[in-house]
Amino acid sequence: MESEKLMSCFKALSDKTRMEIIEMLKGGTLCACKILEKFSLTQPTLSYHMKLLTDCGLVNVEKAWKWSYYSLNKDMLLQLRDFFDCVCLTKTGCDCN
Amino acid sequence: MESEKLMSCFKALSDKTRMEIIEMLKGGTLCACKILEKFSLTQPTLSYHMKLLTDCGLVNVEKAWKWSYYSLNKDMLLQLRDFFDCVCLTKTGCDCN
DNA sequence: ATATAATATAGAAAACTATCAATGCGAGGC
DNA sequence: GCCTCGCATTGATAGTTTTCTATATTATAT
Repeated sequence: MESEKLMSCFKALSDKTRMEIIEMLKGGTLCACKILEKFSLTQPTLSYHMKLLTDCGLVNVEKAWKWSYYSLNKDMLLQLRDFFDCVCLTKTGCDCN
Repeated sequence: MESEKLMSCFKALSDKTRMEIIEMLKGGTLCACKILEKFSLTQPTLSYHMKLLTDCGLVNVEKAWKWSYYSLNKDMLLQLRDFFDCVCLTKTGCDCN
């Protein structure tokens, strides 16, 4: 994966609010209003965080009716796991280079 | 691992310079002056980045003679990998909670 | 067409981050 | 003692991020 993409994911994960959102989504798909309930943030602020999470690919969004449903993009999460696997390999190298 | 620690690691990884330092350290231990050679940054700026990387635990530092030797903390990197493993698990839960 | 409901966007303010130049610190060498 | 070398810290500044209020958008219902 390109480094830019990785970094945008790490940036997304470096915020308390967004980490909590990720934790919430571990339990399954949620719509924005359900997520909003758990925070003392305004709706536009949550919308901003959700945009960061979806733009970097960590979270999927599906719009239906008037709701936006958010879920984890496990494919991306697995790629992030692979990044750490790769970094942990010894000097013999890996295919991330 | 506590969320605070995780977040400080992700923050450290969300910067281009620091990601490049991590890549460099995949090749093994390096002293600050060797790392500095590869960047067009001033020495204080590199020192600032190294401090972020060591404070969050991603990088180890060992001081000897007048040099500081930096290396990856693979233990921490494996914990980060485990975080993603955990997030990818299904609703049945995991021991990260 | 107008109203309503859920979400998104714009613009501005406050807080935080990355960078630099200048300086400080500790250990060895003269 | 004083100098040098590698690195850390300080203080200032420019750029970025987070948050808010206000407004827009989109889809449906009346």
